[in-house]
Amino acid sequence: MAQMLTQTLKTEAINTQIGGKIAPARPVSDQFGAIAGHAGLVATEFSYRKDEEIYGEDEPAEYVYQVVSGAVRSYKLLSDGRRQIGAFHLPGDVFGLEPGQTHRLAAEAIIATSVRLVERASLERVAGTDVQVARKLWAMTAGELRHAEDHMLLLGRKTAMERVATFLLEMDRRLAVANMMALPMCRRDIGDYLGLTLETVSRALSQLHAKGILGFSGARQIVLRNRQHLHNLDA
Amino acid sequence: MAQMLTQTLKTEAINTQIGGKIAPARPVSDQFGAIAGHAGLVATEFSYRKDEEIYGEDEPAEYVYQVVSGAVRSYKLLSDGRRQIGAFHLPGDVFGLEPGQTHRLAAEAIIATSVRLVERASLERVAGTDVQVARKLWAMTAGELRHAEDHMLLLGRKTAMERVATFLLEMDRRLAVANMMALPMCRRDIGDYLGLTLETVSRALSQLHAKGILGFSGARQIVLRNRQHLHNLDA
DNA sequence: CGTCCATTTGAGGTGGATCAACCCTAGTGG
DNA sequence: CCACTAGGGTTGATCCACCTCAAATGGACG
Repeated sequence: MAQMLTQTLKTEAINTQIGGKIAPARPVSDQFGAIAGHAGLVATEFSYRKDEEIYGEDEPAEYVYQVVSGAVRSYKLLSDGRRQIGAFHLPGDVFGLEPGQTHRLAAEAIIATSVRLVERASLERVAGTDVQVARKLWAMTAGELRHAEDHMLLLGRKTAMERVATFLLEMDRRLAVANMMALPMCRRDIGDYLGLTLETVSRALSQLHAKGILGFSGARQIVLRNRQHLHNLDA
Repeated sequence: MAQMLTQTLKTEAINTQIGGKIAPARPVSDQFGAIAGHAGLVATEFSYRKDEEIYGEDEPAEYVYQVVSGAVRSYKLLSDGRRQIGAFHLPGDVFGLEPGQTHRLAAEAIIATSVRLVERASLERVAGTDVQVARKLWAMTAGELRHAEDHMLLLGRKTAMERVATFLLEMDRRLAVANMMALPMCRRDIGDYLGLTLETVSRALSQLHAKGILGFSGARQIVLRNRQHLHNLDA
């Protein structure tokens, strides 16, 4: 976070800002608003360039983040460079929330991304006096756990085609606008999320394209033409 | 939980019981005690036979459980029967804790198991007035999330041998007594936990045995003779 | 001591990985 | 405005780690 000082930085009392638009592509319950509608909580805006690190694995968890625009990947690495992406964070999503002292995964901007952030310490302070806030933090962590549990099933037991079908339905749900989704991430990111190689992801997408189940307009602009078929593949 | 009425059932005020021994094989911070040292919270003891279901996937989350003795598997199924075990719960562990209305995974006793349980509703009630309890619940869910994140890396990116090595080190840490671990689960359970077949698990164990890295005294009694080697394999 | 299930071991098949071109397109500079 | 380039994406050929199917072995328990 050292380079933060060298970049544009905007700080303001959160309760003058939260409640306004935060630019998600679709209606999203504003999780940050729910936890941050409190005097004394200060939110800061910050931006990252494509592929810039937001925090590293096992780094002290100083801030909690919300994506305003762009996209973020959270991941773990093995010593030889193998990577597992645990989650993609899209506009509206909160990430980096930890009750412990350190981040369990690293986080990087996938594309140019701006975030809102608050100090973990101040959030903890508020949670220490307001049970509603404490409850909300618990619920957010539980939401992440639910996603992780679903993803373990995918990684441990689904075939390549089932994984890709599940991925497409997830992204369709989370970022499709007017029936079209604009994926921010490359094939390698998708592979590292699904426990596959980028070639296998590409082949699965080509197969779905050949069957007319999806349409492309550019490799990252996808229209789902047959969600039911994908749901069936998804097992 | 209907069959509960047909079995031995013992209820008592939790603060007369918690704080005493709960029979974990090793010193464990008593998570249940920390959340339950409150007037009005009632803990019930209950037992399950080998392979008995404790709750099903998507069933209402009526109780929160702590293993007193025995072992439990939490898992998800695909429609065709493929199974992913998300976690094993051993003496001292809390499981079935959900801020939502339903259980995200099913739970079964692996062997004869006894648990202590409290109503989720009463726990929530206490959490609604006591921030310390609320904080503890959050921390427990975050602990499960951490495990799930580590396990995603294993399922998505580790080789069969690395998975088995990681499993052995985890079980050694959690249930070894006098340098020996008595695994409660069969090879199929291990495979469904690691995203492998039971045959692949068996072959990996045989290989480690042949190299002298572990010793057997019966298929489920294992002694680790070279933890460093396992840590290296674990990548 | 026999039965039954868990485990091991073997033989062979295969889904996805790896290695290798090639292609497409967005961005760059002339 | 277009040629050039680089990085991302696709496709093909081959390989191999793990799965599947099958059989033998072992151990726990009546």
